[in-house]
Amino acid sequence: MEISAKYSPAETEGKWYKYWMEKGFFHSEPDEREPYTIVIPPPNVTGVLHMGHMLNNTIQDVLVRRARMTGKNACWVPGTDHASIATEAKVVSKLKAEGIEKESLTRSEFLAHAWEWKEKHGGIILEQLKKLGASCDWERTKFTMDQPMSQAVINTFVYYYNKGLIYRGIRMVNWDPVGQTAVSDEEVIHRETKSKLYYLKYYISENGKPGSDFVTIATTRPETIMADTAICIHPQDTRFTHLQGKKVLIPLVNREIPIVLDEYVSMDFGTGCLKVTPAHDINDYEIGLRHNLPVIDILDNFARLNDKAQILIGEERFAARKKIVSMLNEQRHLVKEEDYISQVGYSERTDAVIEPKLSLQWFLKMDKAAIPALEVVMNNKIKLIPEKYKNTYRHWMENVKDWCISRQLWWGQQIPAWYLPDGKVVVARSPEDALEEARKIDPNVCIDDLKQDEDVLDTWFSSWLWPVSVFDPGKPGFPGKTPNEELAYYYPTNDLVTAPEILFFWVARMIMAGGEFCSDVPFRNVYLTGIVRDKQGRKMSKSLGNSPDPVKLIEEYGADGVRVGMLLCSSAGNDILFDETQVEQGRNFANKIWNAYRLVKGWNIGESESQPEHSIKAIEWFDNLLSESIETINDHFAKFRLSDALMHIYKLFWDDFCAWYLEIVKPVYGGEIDKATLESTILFFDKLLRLLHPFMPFLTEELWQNLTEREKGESIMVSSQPDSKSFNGTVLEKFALAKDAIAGVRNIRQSKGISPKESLDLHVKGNLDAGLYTTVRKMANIGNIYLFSQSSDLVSGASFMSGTTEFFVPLEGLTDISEEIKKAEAELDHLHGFLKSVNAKLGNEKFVANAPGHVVEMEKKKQSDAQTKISALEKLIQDLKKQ
RNA sequence: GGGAGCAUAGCUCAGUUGGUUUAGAGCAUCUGCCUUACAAGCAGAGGGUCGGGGGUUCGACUCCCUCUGCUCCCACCA
Repeated sequence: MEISAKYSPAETEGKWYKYWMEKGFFHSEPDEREPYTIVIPPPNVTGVLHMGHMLNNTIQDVLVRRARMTGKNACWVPGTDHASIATEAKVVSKLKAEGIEKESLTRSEFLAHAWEWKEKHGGIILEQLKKLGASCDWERTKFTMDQPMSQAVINTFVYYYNKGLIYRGIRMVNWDPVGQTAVSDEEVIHRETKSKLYYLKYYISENGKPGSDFVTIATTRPETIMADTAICIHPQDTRFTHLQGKKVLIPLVNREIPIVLDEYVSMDFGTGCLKVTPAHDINDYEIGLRHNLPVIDILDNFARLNDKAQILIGEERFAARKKIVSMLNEQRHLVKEEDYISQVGYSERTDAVIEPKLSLQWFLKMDKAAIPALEVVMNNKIKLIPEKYKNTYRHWMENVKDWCISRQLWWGQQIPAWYLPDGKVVVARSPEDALEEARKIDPNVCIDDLKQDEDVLDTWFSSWLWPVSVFDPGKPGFPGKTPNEELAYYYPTNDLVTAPEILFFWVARMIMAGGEFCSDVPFRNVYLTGIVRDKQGRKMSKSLGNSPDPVKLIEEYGADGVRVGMLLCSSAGNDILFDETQVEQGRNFANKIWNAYRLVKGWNIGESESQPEHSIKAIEWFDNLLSESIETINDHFAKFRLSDALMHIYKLFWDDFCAWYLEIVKPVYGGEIDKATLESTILFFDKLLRLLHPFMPFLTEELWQNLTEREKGESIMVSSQPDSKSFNGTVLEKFALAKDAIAGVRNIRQSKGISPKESLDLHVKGNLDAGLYTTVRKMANIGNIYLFSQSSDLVSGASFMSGTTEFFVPLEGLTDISEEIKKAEAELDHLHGFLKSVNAKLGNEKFVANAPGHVVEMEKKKQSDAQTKISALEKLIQDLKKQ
């Protein structure tokens, strides 16, 4: 059978994914085995796969596949997040493109459009994950707005409300006057913006009339002076002591406002006088709270001045700014203006300048919940990987603020609060329950009198329940309730793989909800991936256009190649600088494995062939090496060092298995292989494929299926990880020396321009295992191997050393003796330097007295080895010089 | 402004409670090879004194201080 010289992933990937699905290998049901559970960080339902997802989900799949192969009942729960802001924005802009304004629709009409959109675009990302090979239990796919999941959110709200932890309060939100919505802090982009700092005169009031004295304030927003409710100075500022207790008049409108004292003011910025505008600046709002100042909001939702401004009513804020500056100038209130650069917030979606706006929002108290959630991380009940994030986590948890859980949107779980005609509020799980509650307040009220709160809940308010509600949506909100079988079995989950930037938004809150409703942590380990950046270190983003399309990458390089490429360069918590050459490396590796398979499959057994000594030795060596490697790999996995584990297997396969093992046991062209060697080789190959499977699921399945006869329905993904046996270090050391001998001869060939086809002899003085002679002969094309005791016995040739073993290759007439001498002298120099440093240590009494015994022993061994080598080299140089 | 982290070969990174040869890997580079598994390959080689300075120690890439540069988080001074 002819096998192609290149591996073509496209032909195999779809086939095996279908096979795995058909056999139900991804599906998990509770049973007597130990569970291994991961819940996916749910991507936005209408999102598409980006490089961050690729990395994140590759890591999860590696962990899940490995767990499945170590006897665990592995369950990876997939799903999507309704992502209220992002999804609603997409639906709004889609409708706009069709000429439909959101404002013209009722809530239910809009939601119908949104669901339609979700049905059409939702889940694309999950299909893309399948291309990557993700072994999710698709039968368990969840969506945060599935009815039971949504009910869990409502139940949770009611639970916390009844506990007195949810309240309504005024808060400054980021208002997007173009998008007509509040946006979260994460959706505000701060950019340095050129503006002006205006210095304005406020006259001191004398019985409501401007006096002769005045204060000068500096502001970037003169159009908001009509909303001023105080002037603020620092209590220790002696320049203004005489003004304490006085009042000033706002220019143009002549409203009288007090001068208040607050340490918030910096004495050395601007003029040291600050105008306080509580409605339009968060800091001013807080000053206002401290001094009981009124709040005057002079802007409408489109950021136009309203009638409270008294002047310039109806003008848009920036137009108003221009006009008011000239008005102030005319009336001689403008002292001067300066160019000024400040950080201004812009809406990520509309690029409008964000307007801080006061509004009534729902909050969840966080201080109490934060305490146990901090503790479980600090005491390692939940481990953060890498550990450095513990600091960041603690910092946030110790300064936790109440959580604003309401959003002025329609797409999401509507807040289950109903208002009575008199404004009183009831909170309940359903309209019926709400009516019942309402009647306790007012027996005459009927359902039509109740008006439900317009806002929806923050998306994180549903995702924080995710590890609980995917198994038992009836549990959140009911801490005392017995968990269902699924939750009891799968919770706590094992590992969570996510990005550090949502450590607080999501991870911390899951820990709180899990603790509250299940009295246990939601997961044991949190593996934090880095951000995928481009070669220049820039974050990958649509607007920069520097993000490759993951699906195209998979088509071009194969899913296995992409997985390997991403993983090779990604240690936990470090950003990864993505470069397509890494994916190329992954593809090349897949091809290497493919070709190793081609080689082995091409071998025919010669029944009469006896097993050559070099094959016996190679098998013994590789068997020991494999055991040692498995131990190393297990250790890497135990510490979540996935890229180290992969790199170890990479080298084990490419260097040790292909370049050494296969080359040694390979029969001469046209020859046949003995049965024992072929069987061992196939067994090694099988083990290597199983080690590789979590990283390269498709290729390993393809080869594993064909390596030997398999039972129908078998699969590498439900086989097992190879076990390590105890290994013999001496075998490995002896082989290492033989490898050095071979490399030494090859080096001589290269530097002297001797063809590999020309047979050479080798003289050895030292410990080269006689059992490995045939190996050296075959691999270095050596005719005879001789032992020698005196280098003076040898004439023209080249020499090298490995450890304390000396090697000599006779080369008649080919050698430039002076060059040999030069080489030996350079090495001698190096050894002298080395010996000097060792001697210095051993000559230091304090070292000998204080260093542990084994360290001193080691140094002594180094010393004697170096001395042996030096004398050998000196002898060699002497002999060479005689010629 | 506050806090955290990082700085090791051209690039991306290891270096596991300071002590196995005066630092390792992969990629890239250079040299020689189309050798019948693989040029997406084979064989060989070169390359860093661990950001600068100081300190602790018998011993520092590893611990402490300091300077420089970069990154992130938080607050963003009217």
